[in-house]
Amino acid sequence: MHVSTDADDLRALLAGPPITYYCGFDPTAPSLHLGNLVQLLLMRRLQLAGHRPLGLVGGSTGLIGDPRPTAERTLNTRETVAEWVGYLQAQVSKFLSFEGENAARLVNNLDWTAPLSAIDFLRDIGKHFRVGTMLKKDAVSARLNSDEGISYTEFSYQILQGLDFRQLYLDYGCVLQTGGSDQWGNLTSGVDLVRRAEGASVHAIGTPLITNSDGRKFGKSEGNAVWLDESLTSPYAMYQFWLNTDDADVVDRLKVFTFLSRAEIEALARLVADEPYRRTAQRTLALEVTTLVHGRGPALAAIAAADALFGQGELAELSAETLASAIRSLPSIVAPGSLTVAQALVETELVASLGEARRAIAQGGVYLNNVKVGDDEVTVGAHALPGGFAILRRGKKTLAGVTIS
RNA sequence: GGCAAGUUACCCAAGCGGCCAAAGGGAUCUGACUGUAAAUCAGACGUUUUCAACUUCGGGGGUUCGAAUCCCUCACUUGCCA
Repeated sequence: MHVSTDADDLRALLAGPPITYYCGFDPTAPSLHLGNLVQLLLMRRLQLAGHRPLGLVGGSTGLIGDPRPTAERTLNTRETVAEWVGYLQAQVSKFLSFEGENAARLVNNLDWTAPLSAIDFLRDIGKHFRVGTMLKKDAVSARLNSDEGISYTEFSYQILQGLDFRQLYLDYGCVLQTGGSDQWGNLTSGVDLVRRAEGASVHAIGTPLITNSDGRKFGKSEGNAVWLDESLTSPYAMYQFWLNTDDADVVDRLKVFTFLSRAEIEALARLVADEPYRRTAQRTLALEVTTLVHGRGPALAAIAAADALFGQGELAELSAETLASAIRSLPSIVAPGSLTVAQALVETELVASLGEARRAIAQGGVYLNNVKVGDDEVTVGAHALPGGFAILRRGKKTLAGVTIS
């Protein structure tokens, strides 16, 4: 937690009696992803500290789209956005408690934005915004300086988000907004609006962007986002993602993504230094985060599956039951035994095309039941495992299951 | 509204009539080495059953034996002028 509007003021506020705070999530996809997890956990930490969370899902801001530095967004239909709002609300709810003194509350900015007429918007809200200030926001100026430009729609985004803060201030006495530092311009837009329109001083916390030590983007596995929805990213995949965390990053991740105590994290940090090959820190991290997102049961199942599938042992020696449960945590298909490995790779989406499947096999990167596949004529039924299963592997750690019909 | 420049594969970016499925870089994938790590080295990277064929260079139309490359037109973007 780095940036803030008035650090001392805020510190005093957080140490005092419970305050109400909010954090918003825009429905730009059917699920939140790991990047959002930072925010969800921050909300949870603040709630644990006794403060009252407002979880906002942006039914209206999602229709507009906040300006990305690179390119204009494609608008989604109202129906799609409304559907996604539902999904995100469910996800946000999982991280908050709706019981007790400081019970959380879900809000949707469409509720107060939709009834607003263009005239009211321009007269009541627009007057508080200076174009010069708006132009200086990083998100906007980056786009203005690019050859992409920016539409009026996205330019206006910051006003809508500012409007949210004011509304929540008025309705719930909300005095703090949290968000990623890439949202800083939008956060301050709300702080400014509340000061101008209501003469009140409210705060914003921006969390630093999570980056990998090698400069690659955090939260992407094989170039794809790691989603919180288990149908988009399985608990198994989630566990694997964290297990593969760099030594250089793992301690930092533990601090941000787990609720372990300082002492526990320091102990793990020593283990990284002393016996990195055990990857105790990575295992702990993977278990902790997978549990936070999916719950204890699925997290343990992911570990069991990994042990079964990754172990040096013979897959054929595993029981049909173990295999069945391991396969449940993998992307899998049901197919006849006569299906070739190459086709199976395509159907399980381990590769994008048949050509790519052949290439992978030719490169020696494909395994059927832990045995390297020599040519693309091999069928998945060739060496079926107990229970009529087959495990496909691409490279070292991308797996899929086949149930032979 | 006028003038100019631009729109190339996941991203950036060359190419300006045949030698272009299209240079280069990044991202990604695979192999070797390892700890299911990093770094490094090697290979792959439009689709399909191959050295063979097919579909691509903003959309549509045209010139040509032949076009990503020339012409027309539409759309979008940027800059300057109004």
